Amino acid sequence: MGNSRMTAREIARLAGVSVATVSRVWNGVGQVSEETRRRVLEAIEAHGYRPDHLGKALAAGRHNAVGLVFPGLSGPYFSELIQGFESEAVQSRASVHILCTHLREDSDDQVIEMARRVDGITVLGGTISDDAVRRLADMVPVVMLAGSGPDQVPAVRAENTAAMAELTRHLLVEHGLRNLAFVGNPDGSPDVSERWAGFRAAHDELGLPPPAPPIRVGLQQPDGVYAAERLLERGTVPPAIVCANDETALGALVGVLGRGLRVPRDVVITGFDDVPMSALVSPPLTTVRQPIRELAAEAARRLLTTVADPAAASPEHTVLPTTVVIRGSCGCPVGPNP
Amino acid sequence: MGNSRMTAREIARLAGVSVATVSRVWNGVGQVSEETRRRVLEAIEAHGYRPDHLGKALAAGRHNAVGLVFPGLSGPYFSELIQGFESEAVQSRASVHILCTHLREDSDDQVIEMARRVDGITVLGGTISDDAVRRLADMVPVVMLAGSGPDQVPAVRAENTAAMAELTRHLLVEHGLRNLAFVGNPDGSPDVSERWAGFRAAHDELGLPPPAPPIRVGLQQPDGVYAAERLLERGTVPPAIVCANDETALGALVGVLGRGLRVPRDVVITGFDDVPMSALVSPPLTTVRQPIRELAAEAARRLLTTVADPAAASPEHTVLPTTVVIRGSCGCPVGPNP
DNA sequence: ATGGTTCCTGTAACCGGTTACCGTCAACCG
DNA sequence: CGGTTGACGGTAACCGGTTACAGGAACCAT
Repeated sequence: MGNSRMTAREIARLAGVSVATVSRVWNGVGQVSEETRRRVLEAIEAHGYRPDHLGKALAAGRHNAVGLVFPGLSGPYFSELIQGFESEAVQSRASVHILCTHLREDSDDQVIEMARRVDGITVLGGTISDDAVRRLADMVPVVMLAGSGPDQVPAVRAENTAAMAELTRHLLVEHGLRNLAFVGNPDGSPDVSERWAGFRAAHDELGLPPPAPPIRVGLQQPDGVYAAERLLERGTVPPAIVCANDETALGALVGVLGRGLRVPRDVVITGFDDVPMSALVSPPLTTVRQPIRELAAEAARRLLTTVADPAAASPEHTVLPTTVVIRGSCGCPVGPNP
Repeated sequence: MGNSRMTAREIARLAGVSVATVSRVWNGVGQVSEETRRRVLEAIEAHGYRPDHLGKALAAGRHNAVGLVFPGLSGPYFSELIQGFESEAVQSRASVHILCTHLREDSDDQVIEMARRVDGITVLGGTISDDAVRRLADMVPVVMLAGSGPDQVPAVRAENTAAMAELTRHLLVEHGLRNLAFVGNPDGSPDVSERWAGFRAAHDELGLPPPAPPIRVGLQQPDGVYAAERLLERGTVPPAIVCANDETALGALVGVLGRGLRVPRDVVITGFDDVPMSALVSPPLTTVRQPIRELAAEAARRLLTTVADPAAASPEHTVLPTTVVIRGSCGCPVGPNP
């Protein structure tokens, strides 16, 4: 029966040694005779002693914890990110503190507060102001995830622009579609901003007039339903709805099908992210695959590396590759292995 | 410009007082003359001093942090839970540690590890073994959320059984349906177990033969798609698919519609939870509304109360009410306000 | 003048670890 | 046999706060 009230001094008393020796035995550092080590280990074992985290942290000046700041847990994308980050952190025996800003105004203060309790923080792009990120980076190592902050702050993100441009070209060239509608708010998140840029770039490159302004909605499934409604009630149905992410695309699909339209026959829909559901709907969603979990894991690794060795810090951006995944919703024939 | 390296002793030196006085001024306790207080506050202000958490925690024997343990972040249900918990904890200025077990085997140890870093833990039902919960409860206050653990451990959950019985009766009596299929694994989570119990109870009460065994799948949207496929490939389409939660119901809806069947005409589908998407699909989903966020917030409140005053602990279960929400997917006419 | 209050503030111990430094002792060498 | 060496382990300072206790000054009543 291990009493968690056991302290190193108590163990020292029981084993007839000093606290220093207990610490040495537990951490396996310094010189301790076999006989003494045995006595100490016995006492530790007998009373289930485990060193207190606070004492350790205070002495070491390290918390062995990292923080993750995100706007909210909307949909599979954020869920995957958080799980990827958490897995990696836990593997390194660091505990994970979360702060969900819900885009509150006072979240900047709360982030600063968090910085005092962890060794490093990963911030999802678009969550807090660049100014807050800078203040944060003055206190602890910071890694931006899926988006970027001020220039000096390292970031891990996926390639958005080129992939979205490629997908858009596919619709414009392969399928000969025009007047594509874009669903997503470029000012809402760095990811959407880049995807919108890729969307426009594809039009530019092909010498086409710039696309219509985006339907500015959020990134959740209900937002996609709403966007579809807004597009359809305009009278003329757009030939294709290019969504900023899969969740809005799935929402748009639901909304479009609910109006009795057929996809891709009456309207084409594409997404971005390749969440598991996208391969399962019918028609399966043409989208862009990005390694969401790996993205977050990489952010965690870079953060932990920097924490362990501040000299290893570099403001470099890690950009993970993405690939266009052609399925049925763009009008391509659905293969046996979608 | 606040240097976070400032310590109370440094401030004391600068203000020409002792550390004790700095502490008294910061915490507003004890007697301090107006003149001294002013000098100290000036020094604090000038150097942006904020007391270190570790020192505070070590002295107070309190971490001012709570933990949340959950199996994984699958879908809006868990997302809502986590956000509800986090909001409430942050309001009480407690930081939130998360542990995502992913149903790993070594998660019991990691939970114990977490217990050494927080003042209390909330565990989602079905995440870790009852034995681990007991060991945990010996170390820190524990509140179970959405499910229950060992008897002595307090829990916060929603009413599942009666609501599912009511919904099932609605299908059996109002719509005269028979041979309902249940989708969900009763052994996978306490929630599903209770819902399955309510499903069976409704059959019992009406003197009907017990329902067919459940289609044992997970709780995510793709699981619903898979379940629908399994049900449909049996040849005879069941008149109704009663899903353990909305996400599988939405998945089943996608799967069924993808096969060219119509809902509710060819097959009825119901869910449980009432996630936002459920009101938006067509037909809108008949389901049971449970106050997910409020559930988690209540768990956080009970945990924080117990942490603040261990004498306030009670093994009582808080059960929040649920309500059946009739929409179109069960065959009822869809009103203007679904 | 003296003893008792009251108000303010400093000293030092404490929370629970880590670790620099130093003393002890046995072994070994010249 | 004195001196050097190296293994071992204890003492105490330190991390950054909180707080019990005590001491000193000012004031009041006797």
